[in-house]
Amino acid sequence: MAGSIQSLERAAAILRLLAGGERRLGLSDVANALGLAKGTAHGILRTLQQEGFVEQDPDSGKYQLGAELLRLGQSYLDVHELRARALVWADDLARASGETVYLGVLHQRGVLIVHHVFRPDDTRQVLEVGSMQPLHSTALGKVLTAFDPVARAELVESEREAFTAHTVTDLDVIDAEAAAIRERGWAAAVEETWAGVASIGALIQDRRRNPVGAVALNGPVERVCTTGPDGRIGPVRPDLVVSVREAARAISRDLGAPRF
Amino acid sequence: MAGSIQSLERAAAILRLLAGGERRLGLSDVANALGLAKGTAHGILRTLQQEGFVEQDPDSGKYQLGAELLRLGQSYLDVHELRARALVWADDLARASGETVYLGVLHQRGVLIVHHVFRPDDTRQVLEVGSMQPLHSTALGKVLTAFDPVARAELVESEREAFTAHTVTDLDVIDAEAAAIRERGWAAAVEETWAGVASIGALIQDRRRNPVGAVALNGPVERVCTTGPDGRIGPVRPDLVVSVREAARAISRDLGAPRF
DNA sequence: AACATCGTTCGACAATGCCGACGCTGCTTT
DNA sequence: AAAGCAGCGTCGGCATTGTCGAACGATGTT
Repeated sequence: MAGSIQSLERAAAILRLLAGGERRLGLSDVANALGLAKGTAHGILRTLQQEGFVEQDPDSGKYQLGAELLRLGQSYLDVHELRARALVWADDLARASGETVYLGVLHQRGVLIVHHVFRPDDTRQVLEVGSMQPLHSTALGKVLTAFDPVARAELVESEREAFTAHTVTDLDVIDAEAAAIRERGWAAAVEETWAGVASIGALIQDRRRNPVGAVALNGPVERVCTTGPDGRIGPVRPDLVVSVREAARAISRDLGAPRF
Repeated sequence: MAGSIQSLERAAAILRLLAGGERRLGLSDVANALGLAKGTAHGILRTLQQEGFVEQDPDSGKYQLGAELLRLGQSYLDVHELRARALVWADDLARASGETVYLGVLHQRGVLIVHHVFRPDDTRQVLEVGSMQPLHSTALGKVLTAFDPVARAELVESEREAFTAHTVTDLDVIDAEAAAIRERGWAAAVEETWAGVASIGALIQDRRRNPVGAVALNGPVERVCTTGPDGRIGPVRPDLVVSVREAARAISRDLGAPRF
């Protein structure tokens, strides 16, 4: 694995730093954080600025991400085949279920949301496209870790934060559940990331049956889960599971996956 | 302006090529298009891939944009101050007017949409955030060219396609209208880009009164424009103009612009 | 089966980007 | 006010680093 272009690696590190860090960063901040000489960091930043990947506040001289990234990110979505095929089915799933639908792909140590259909009511919602969700505590993530060895490897490396009392962080428990997920073909996460929210997810495969992403339905536990006679929250509703699995199958078929 | 990092410039060119080109491109396509040796192009692509900026189809070996761009693009939005301040006001404007609202900033030779509020009805709409609109034939673009000298300079360089019979492409006419726009403080574009669609836009300024963006309302001419007694389409509705200008003023004030 | 094409690897050369020290400007301090 | 202090930007020498072109192996085409 020889020969990575140094200046490119550093430029990428700078972009990630700007993306993660607070608001804007000065030249010295950047140089310090990455252990570069100021002159070096400046050269990279100047080029990035010239190309539109970073912008510089005229007053303070501080740097932040540039607009070109937004444009390219949009282009990524335009080209994304999985997303294109899934648009209609995700929409149908949201309409039929009345809940939010996410479409995600594995990216580094998390699930990148590439499509988001709003819950079909009028409440205000924030578009999550482009944001990341954890691997260990969401339906999307669980599906991917269960079926994609790469995802499982990334999960091992990640830190598995406990978001709620229901979050499972123990690797053995996660692996056991992954086996069950492979068996039955779908995953659920009830209040494991956000309190009061449950999600159901299923796998999307391409024409060679490789896992390429997952589709999931998100909603309040009161609607997504069954309630026992004692009023307790039970497992997720079987009819919603069927809907999600059908959507996943339909998208996979659109991608050329064999018909089973 | 000495000292731009060559490999970075080339990497940026490759990304733009992948963003503009059709679907996926092979290594030779990329190398040819940019006049690079195959080995050189490969080195850059390998690094870009390692960093997540491009992905490679395992079968065909062809390259396409990578997911990291989507994530960074999202981060750009998160950091964007103008957008953050404008969210509420844009929402109000859409609700009050019942029409689509765009928020745009100058980027290269066009207007980059950084926020998009759907028309508040249930029809299916495509999110335009991250896409570009022309400078010469939209309300957003006209506002920016009228108030931002940089935008006007970019306009001169751009090619000004005639999208409809109403599109104005002559520079003198555009300049004359720009003067009028500066005078009255708002711009309109009626069927100049899309047939049947009219838009009204106004300028957003920062604390030092620099033009930093524009907000516009988009809708069908039947609703956005007045109709004369003979049923002909007239100028845009004055009440909508007032709403748009008030929204722009409110956002500018949030950014720290003086209160007039 | 021979050919063409494509992505990838490799080694040599020198161009290129890296580094550290030095201006410069704007702001706070004494 | 003068001095000090950060902060960004620039410059030139050095060697590291990226570039180039040719050759390789795999794939699929004629």
